[in-house]
Amino acid sequence: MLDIRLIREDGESVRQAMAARGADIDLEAVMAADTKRRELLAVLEAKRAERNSASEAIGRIMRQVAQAKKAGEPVADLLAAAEEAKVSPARLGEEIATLEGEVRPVEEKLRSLLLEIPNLPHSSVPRGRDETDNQVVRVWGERPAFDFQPRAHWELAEDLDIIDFDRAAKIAGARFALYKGVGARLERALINFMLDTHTDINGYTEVLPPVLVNEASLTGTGQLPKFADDLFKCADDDLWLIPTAEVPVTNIHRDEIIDQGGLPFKYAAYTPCFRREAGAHGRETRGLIRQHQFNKVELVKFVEPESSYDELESLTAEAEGILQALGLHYRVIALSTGDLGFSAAKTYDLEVWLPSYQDFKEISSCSNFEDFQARRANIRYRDQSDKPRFVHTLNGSGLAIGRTVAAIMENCQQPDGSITIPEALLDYLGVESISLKKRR
RNA sequence: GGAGAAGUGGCCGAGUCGGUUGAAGGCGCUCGCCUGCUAAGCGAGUAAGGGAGUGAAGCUUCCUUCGAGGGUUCGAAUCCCUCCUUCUCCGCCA
Repeated sequence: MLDIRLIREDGESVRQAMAARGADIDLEAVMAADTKRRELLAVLEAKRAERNSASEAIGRIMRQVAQAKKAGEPVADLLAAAEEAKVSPARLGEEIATLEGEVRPVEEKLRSLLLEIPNLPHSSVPRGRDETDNQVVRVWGERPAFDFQPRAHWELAEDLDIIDFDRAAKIAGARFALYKGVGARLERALINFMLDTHTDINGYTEVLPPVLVNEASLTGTGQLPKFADDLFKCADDDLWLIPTAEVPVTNIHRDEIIDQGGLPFKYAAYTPCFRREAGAHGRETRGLIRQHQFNKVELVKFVEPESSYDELESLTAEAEGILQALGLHYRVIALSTGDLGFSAAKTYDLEVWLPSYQDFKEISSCSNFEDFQARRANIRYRDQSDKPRFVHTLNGSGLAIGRTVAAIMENCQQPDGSITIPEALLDYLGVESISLKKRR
């Protein structure tokens, strides 16, 4: 959520930011609602002040009545005065109720408008219309050279009998996977490897959060109200399946004021993630790339505003560290203003090389949300002068597990159809290679 | 799921039969005084959000907030209703 005062006082720069995103936002309606709200509030609060002082006057009389009773004095006159004093505040009360009835819809309108406005892109974000304007920041490693025809991970997985897509479809439907044997173990090994790296080496605190969350949490991180169609909902219970651990982990500190000097907080969380993928029919239907359910290790930071862009760089580097340890060729992309997610001020995508696509494919997305989520979720900290300020939140995948499995299988495949496991995983997986012989 | 109890400021905790209680008291914290150091002591201060006044900082003032929402009333932390959460007991379950 943007600060209404920014829109009020510098509407032009907000307008330009929305144009850079290609977002069609009716700022006039926002400002009109804001003005209307303040006008009504001024009148309403004056009436309330008047009524409050009138009520206090009655309170004073009633205390006199109590004293007089105690002293055995007559109270008839005082009670008559109290009755008379009730007339004015009673009338004001009706006017106040009417005004409150007018203010409420205006405030609701203003809030709903504000919730649908995306974040302002940071000045360092490349300007552009869409993903074609994204910029390659750096490239790590090299494409594996195959002296044979490399195969797609879904073919390898079937031959090696480590992922069963057909039976997953029987159990749940399209876009689900049934990992099996050493395939399931590889998934688990990657989760453990990533969590251990981020906690033991990078200093994150591991958390294991709920994967069902309420509406307030999803509003806090920005998925609601606008992107309800992307989520699975448990309609009978007002609970939603998380699309990413970002949601429960960022909401750990919702409605909190963090003590002075308490920041930064760094959390690493493994969770399954659930996405409806509405509108993605026919795209990437084979293999592990686009699933309704997938595993992910997520990194989330709560930091002071002054350091958030340094923290974005280190967060990105920590996600990259996983790819480097696994020896996977990847590149870092700076998303353009037109491709930026709703809540993000700046995003780096990490894209891993996938031979079956003959292209790079997103495997991690690292974003600084500045105070956009903090304002929605009301997450504050006390700065050096002890004043509450909104924190900056960041998160990034570190990494998406399913896509990492796909990348390892495809990039590390051998002519005989076996997979050579990256050294970093040996202690976690216990085997150097996944081959047909290992099956059964 | 059933029965009972409770939800107050950073924390603990008091709020009488509704009336200067935005809220006693304590702890914590901040500043000052005192003090070889530390500790103790003394004094003052210490919620958040919103509106208006000022260009900002600061300050002044008004409004809102005692789990959430609604109701009664001139007036509610205090009374009534609904919901949420926590605790205890029972049931059930991994």
